[in-house]
Amino acid sequence: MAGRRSDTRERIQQIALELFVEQGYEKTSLREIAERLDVTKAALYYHFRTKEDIVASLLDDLAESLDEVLEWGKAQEDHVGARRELIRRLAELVEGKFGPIMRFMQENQPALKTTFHERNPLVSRMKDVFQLLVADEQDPAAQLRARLSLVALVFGNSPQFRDENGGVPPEVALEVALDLVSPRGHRPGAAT
Amino acid sequence: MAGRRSDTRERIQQIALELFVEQGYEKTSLREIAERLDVTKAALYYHFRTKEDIVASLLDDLAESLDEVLEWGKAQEDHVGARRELIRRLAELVEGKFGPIMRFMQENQPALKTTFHERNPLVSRMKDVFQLLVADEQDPAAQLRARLSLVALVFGNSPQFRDENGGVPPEVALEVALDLVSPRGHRPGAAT
DNA sequence: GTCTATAATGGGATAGAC
DNA sequence: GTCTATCCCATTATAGAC
Repeated sequence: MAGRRSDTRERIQQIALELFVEQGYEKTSLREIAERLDVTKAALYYHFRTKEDIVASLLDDLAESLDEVLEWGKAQEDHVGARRELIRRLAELVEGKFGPIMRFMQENQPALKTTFHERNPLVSRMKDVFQLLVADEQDPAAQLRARLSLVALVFGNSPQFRDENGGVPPEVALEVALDLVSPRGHRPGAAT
Repeated sequence: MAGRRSDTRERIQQIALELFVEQGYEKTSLREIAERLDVTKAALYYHFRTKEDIVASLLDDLAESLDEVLEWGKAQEDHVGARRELIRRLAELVEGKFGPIMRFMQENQPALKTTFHERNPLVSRMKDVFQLLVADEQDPAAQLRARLSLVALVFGNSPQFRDENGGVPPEVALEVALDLVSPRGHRPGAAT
């Protein structure tokens, strides 16, 4: 119970992110966020200097948690088991509180590239993640599979996708992601 | 040389799409598009009734080409070779003139879901594509892999990705995509 | 087919009271 | 910490001349 300070700040982050994921960053106005929170626009500006700062704060939170995973990953020897465990830890992040922001990142690439590129703490970290996920850094196919494994995890945690065609539960996404980072032709639990 | 009518219309589509992909749909203004074409905003309104109509026209073009591929696909027996050939034909679309619009779709999901959902001719067609790409419709993992195979193709055709970390050439993307729709544990040309 | 000019709206952001 | 009121600006879109 140490630092339970600004509860409102977190409510803003949560609702804003919800709307950003649903409608996109640019299409979501501060007026709309304020309405959903039943406060005024000016109140938002007390907690965040700009609209961009809201997203920036969310990216920072993710970066922090990602650092923990990366710290673990970099301490491991480079072998299949480590990569698979890394995927599992990333899956935990995606299935936990960071699902929405990761989905936001995946579906708002243009906004990230333009508005947030200069202050996005995730670009270097994602690079590191992909590095750890590939066995042979010289194999471009492996690089692509590493990227796709993360896409798979996010797809598995998108409620909208689950309802639509091709929707899959998180366990299946994890299975597919694990397969993508496993050596070709050598997949442990491949059923059917 | 049959119908070479409005050249300007196509120039608008091309430049607009270029900017939409780079910066996102909402962040790109008609003023900016007009400036790049060295015409005025009003000129754009002669060719397209609204900003949305520009995107809609691009989606229609893709839908048309996709129908040709779907027509072929639906006429095939359902076997591995057909699925792989389907991927190759989709890869041709992505590597050809439809790369940008497919990338736009992948990176602007919120805009598509909100602004264009009611008039998006691609949703039903994508469903059909994924249907054709899975052998066992009851296998959710296969469904996900089918989706990922298209993501792979688009990643392989994103110049920006190619420069960055994890960037891959189209041939590699095709290879990975083919692998994703091939039966597990039975991959023809898996090297290394 | 393209222009100038302008309407109409909504956005992010600030000032200052409470 | 939240409010009211307002500023300033960019945007989409239209009217009407050329």
